Formats: sequence, structure tokens, C-alpha cells
Amino acid sequence: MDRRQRKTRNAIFQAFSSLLEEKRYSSITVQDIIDAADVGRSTFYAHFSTKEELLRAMCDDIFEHVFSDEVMREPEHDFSSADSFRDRITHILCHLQEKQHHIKGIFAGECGEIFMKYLREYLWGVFDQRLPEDGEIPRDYRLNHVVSAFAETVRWWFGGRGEYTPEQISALFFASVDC
Amino acid sequence: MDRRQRKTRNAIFQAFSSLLEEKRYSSITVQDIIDAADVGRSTFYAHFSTKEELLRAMCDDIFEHVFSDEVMREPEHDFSSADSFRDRITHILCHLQEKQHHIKGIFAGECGEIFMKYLREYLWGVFDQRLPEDGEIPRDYRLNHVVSAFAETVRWWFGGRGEYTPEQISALFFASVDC
DNA sequence: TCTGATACAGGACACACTGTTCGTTACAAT
DNA sequence: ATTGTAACGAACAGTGTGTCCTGTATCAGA
Repeated sequence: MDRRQRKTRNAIFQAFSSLLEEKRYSSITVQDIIDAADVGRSTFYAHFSTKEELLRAMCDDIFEHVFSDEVMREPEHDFSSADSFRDRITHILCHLQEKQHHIKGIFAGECGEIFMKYLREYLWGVFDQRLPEDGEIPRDYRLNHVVSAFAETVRWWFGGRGEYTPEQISALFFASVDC
Repeated sequence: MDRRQRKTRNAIFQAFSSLLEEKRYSSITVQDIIDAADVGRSTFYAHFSTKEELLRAMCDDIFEHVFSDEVMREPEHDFSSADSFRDRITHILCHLQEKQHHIKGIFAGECGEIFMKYLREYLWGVFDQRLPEDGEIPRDYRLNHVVSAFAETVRWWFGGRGEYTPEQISALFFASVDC
């Protein structure tokens, strides 16, 4: 990727992120973004065809970081050996925390729902391969339940003032859901 | 309320509801609504100051029906004597089902998040007075968890093809959450 | 170091939607 | 019957959108 492209892309991300902290998503205009990022109008549209796509790209950026297998095996977290599911969840929470600045902006800007939607998509894959069998209740329902519970736990976490560590959040989650 | 007002209000609700089934919420314009409802532009703005407010009003309409105490004591449901919490939940589900046409439109139109948000506000009150004490986990978190679980259960239910009765949904919910 | 390619700036454009205004008409309530 | 008020409909300025253009700066590869 061209250095110039990366630069403007980051400038736009940064500007958008700042704007989200001060006004609602729906009241942010493309004009606001390009003013804050100090890029030309046509430049913006060369990168993103719409404001929604920009948000989508920002979310993808975050999730790529959080869920990428590379990151999952970073030595400093040393979860590489421990393959317990609980550790993996804590791991995800750690990486979400690293991106907390962007995420808090997204939630504050009232486009948290979109973030939640994408988060759920990723989580679906994580929990799908893990959820134990259980006749009674439709698997579909249970998976939805667990994914929702985790996503809402994350939202609740970021709604607070950072009183909890990833480990504590993980504990809360597993105390409420059995999987 | 003036008969004329009710008429136009209903016309607008009806038009909006239909539109939601065929296009995304964000791509529906006020112009679309007044064309479909066949009312003047100024008439629309006399009723609702914005598209969001219209949605809000529609949701309130639904929740007023679902959560009103009058409705809660309708004799045909004969939950009036049974004060078990579980019955109350089933009751709520019944009334949601009665409004399923509007609700499905809202979910389909991709403004389900707003509906969910309002639903959660109402549910908060319902579960708040019911949730048993339990030291370990912050009450805040547990309440959020239960409310989310129920709201997501509802979304899951409406996402299906009506395969389940309110009683079955209630059973699924209480099998997944302890309260 | 040169050169072709490409990303950007900046301005201009038609277009769509918004939210308000106002004089007129039709209907409700009493 | 009269009085208030809701709806009509047409027009309006204002705002944001998405696209196109020309000229300039920067990049990557030979």
C-alpha cells in the first residue's frame, strides 16, 4: 500500500474517531470528516464510498487486530500454550482493551449498534466451534444467547470507567453463562 | 384527539411500516413517507419533527400496548391471578406477538437496534424489581445480562418464521437464564 | 536519476432531501 | 351556524452529497 494512502487513511480514521467523541454518528457529515482530517473531498471518496463504509472499515481494523491468529499467539500474553477457552476469551478482552480509545468513541457516537453487529459476527465463529452439544434447546438459540451475552458484556464493560480488568470481565462472563 | 389527527397519524404509521418492509430505515426519506401516506409535507412535520421521532413514536405505541398494566390484566389471558414471574414474561411475549407485523418491519428495516434499545429500557423496569440478590456479581451487570438475554431472545424469535409459541420462547429463556 | 503512474488538492457542479412558511380549503366540536 | 384547527400544496433557502475536472506533488521501478 502506497505510503500516501496509508497516511490519508489514518488521518481519516483519526479524524472520524475524534469526531465520534464529540457528536453523534448520524450528525457527522463527510464535510466534517474531511475538514478534521484535512483532506480533499475527492480524496475521501477515493477511499470510502460512504460514511457507513468508513465505519465498517474502522471496525474491521479493530477486529482484525483482536481476532487475528497472529495476535492470538503473541508471546507477551503467553496464552499460546494454554489453549483453554477461558484464556482465549480473556485474550480477546485484552486486545479489545488495547483498542479501547477507538471503541469508546464508537459507542459514544451512538453507532455502537453497528460495532456490536460486527462483533457478533466474529464471535459467532469463536463460540460456534466451542459450544457443547445439548439436546433440549436449539443450538441456534444457545449460540445466539452466548454470543449476545459476551457482546453485551463488552458493551457494559466499556460503558463503565475502566474499573475492571479483562480477567475480571472474563470471570463475570463465565459466571453468568455456561459454556 | 381530533379524528383527523388520528387518521393522518395512522396513515403515517401505516406507510412507514410498509416502507420498512421494502427498504432500509436510513434510505427512507420523509418524502417517501408522505408520498406513501398521501399527506402534505407540512402535515408530517406537524406530527413528527423528524424521522427518528416517528420511529420512536411507533415504538412507544407498541410498548404502551405490551407493557401497560391494563393489558396485563386482560381477562382472556387470565394471568391476572397467577402472579408468577414466568407468567408475566409469557404475557409480554404474547403481546409482542400481537404486534408482530409492526415489529418485523422494524427489524427488517434495519432499525431494530433502536427498537431493542427502547425494549431494554422497559425491560429494565420489569426485571429490576424481580432480580434476586446475589453478592458475588455486580447487580448492575446481572441486570444488564438478564435484560439483554431477554431482548435478544425476542429478536431471535422474530428472526425466525414463527415456529415457536410464546410459551416455548419463555421456556427457552428461563432455561438459559436463572432469575 | 529519470519517468510514468497515481494519489492528492481544490474548486465547481447538479442533485436530493430537509425543515419552514403562508394563504387557502376542509373538517370537527360546541 | 360559527369558530377553531388540521390538512393542503406550493414555494423557499439551506445543507449535504457524490462526481468530475485540472493541475500538482509524491511514489515506485527502471
